[in-house]
Amino acid sequence: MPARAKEPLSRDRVLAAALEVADAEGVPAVTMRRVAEVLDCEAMSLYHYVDKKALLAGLTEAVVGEIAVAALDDLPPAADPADWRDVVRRRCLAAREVMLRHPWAPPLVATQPQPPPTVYPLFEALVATMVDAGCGYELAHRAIHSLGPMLLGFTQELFEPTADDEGAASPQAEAMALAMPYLARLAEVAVHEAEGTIGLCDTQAEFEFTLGLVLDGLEAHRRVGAASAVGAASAVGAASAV
Amino acid sequence: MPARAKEPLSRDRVLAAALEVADAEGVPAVTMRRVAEVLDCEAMSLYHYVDKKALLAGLTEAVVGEIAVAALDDLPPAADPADWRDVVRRRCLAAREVMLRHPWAPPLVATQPQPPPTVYPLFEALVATMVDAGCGYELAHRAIHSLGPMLLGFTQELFEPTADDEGAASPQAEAMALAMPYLARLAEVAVHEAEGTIGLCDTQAEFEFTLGLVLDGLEAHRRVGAASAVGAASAVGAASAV
DNA sequence: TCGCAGATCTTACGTCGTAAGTTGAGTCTT
DNA sequence: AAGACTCAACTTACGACGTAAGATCTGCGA
Repeated sequence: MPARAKEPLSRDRVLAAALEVADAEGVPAVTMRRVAEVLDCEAMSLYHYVDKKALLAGLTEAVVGEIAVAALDDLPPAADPADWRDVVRRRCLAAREVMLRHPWAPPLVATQPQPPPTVYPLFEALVATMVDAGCGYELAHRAIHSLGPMLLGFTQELFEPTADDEGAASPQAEAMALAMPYLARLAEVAVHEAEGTIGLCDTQAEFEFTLGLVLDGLEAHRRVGAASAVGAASAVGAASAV
Repeated sequence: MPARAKEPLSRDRVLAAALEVADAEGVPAVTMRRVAEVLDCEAMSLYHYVDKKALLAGLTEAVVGEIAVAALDDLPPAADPADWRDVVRRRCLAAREVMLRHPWAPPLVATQPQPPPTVYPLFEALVATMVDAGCGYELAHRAIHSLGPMLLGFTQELFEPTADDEGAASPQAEAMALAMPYLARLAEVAVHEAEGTIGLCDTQAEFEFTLGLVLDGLEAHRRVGAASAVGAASAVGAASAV
């Protein structure tokens, strides 16, 4: 996709071109020369707006910004503050959808020294929802830490147990099965369960499950009381164990 | 650190050298030429054992292997199966310690197309612990998905709210504070809380808190019964809301 | 009309991964 | 013991990358 109407460059146009390249060809293809080609100019012309590091930082900024927008739009402002878990859940799922559209993004975000400022509106909204629901700032703070990785896409399919076909058991696969009986059994169960779904693991369901664990745990802490959220961890643990 | 006694090359020696470079100078410094220099040979000599992709994959394999070893060693084999949460918790914390020793590792692991096979022993141990405690394979499976990112280091300090000094408020910082009152208030609380700790956020405590949320949630599911772990999510949520 | 300032292009350098071909030290045959 | 075969290690070379330095172009106020 070379060339387009000759229009003056700008930081935004450069970043848009970079995003285009990343979506089409992956992050490694985002080179100064390749982006310049899309903009129908020379690589060195980009340096008036960004160098390579700033280009990748800007790309991160753009994706995270897209996440923030997606997570904040189209949300009924929560009729009842008590429904805070649903609001937060929907925001996290919206964030995940964006990340699934940009599969190259999570490793990129992970390499950045700082999360881009475009996350702050999202964090602000989450904290607001939780505090208004009576969570207290300490708990909201911890919640941001707990949910951050999920929002920023650090929860991807990092686990495809025995991704090969189950039929033709290679000798090494058999050796592994003998050495790790529990995992072998788990793989069997997973295969049995997976009839109907796409892959071996329904990553969407896993994501929602983990999200539910975290949200329910936070809600339990909220109930114990925001006064001493830090020290209350054991109390909650004891309560849930009854 | 150049040169050492001239000893025949091998895949292991190459990977060890790469690990050395990564620890000392970071992942970007791990180039074929730099690793060759450490081994006192030419870059092209390495290609009999690894190319660049395999080098990074091997590096990942090594770190994750180190995690697995650290998480499996030095653990009393759990006197009571009911203490499964403590066992799993200690394993996760041991994994985290390794990651803290290799801060360059998480982004590297995140870029790999597959997690290396060296994680499997760790997963096996976790599944064994949970199943023996009566969790059922479905729940153990979900647990692996929930805990995986924490074990593989995808929970790092991605959040340093207003990392700058709080005193000299820059104009843009003030503008931000006005636009995002909840975050501003949260930062105040965090600063107040942080007296005594090192940074603004006690990342170790945040990690342990999130880990506790997940483990307590899993335990709640275990109690509901492994029979229909998938459908039981709402039941658990309802229970914790009582 | 001129000249200046900022945007863009040209050229060039050092580093990267690695393809292709060469050297040299064992080892195995006869 | 001598020649042939093997394969780890080396040499050379190429294209792509990020970017420093300086030349050129363009538009606008004087």
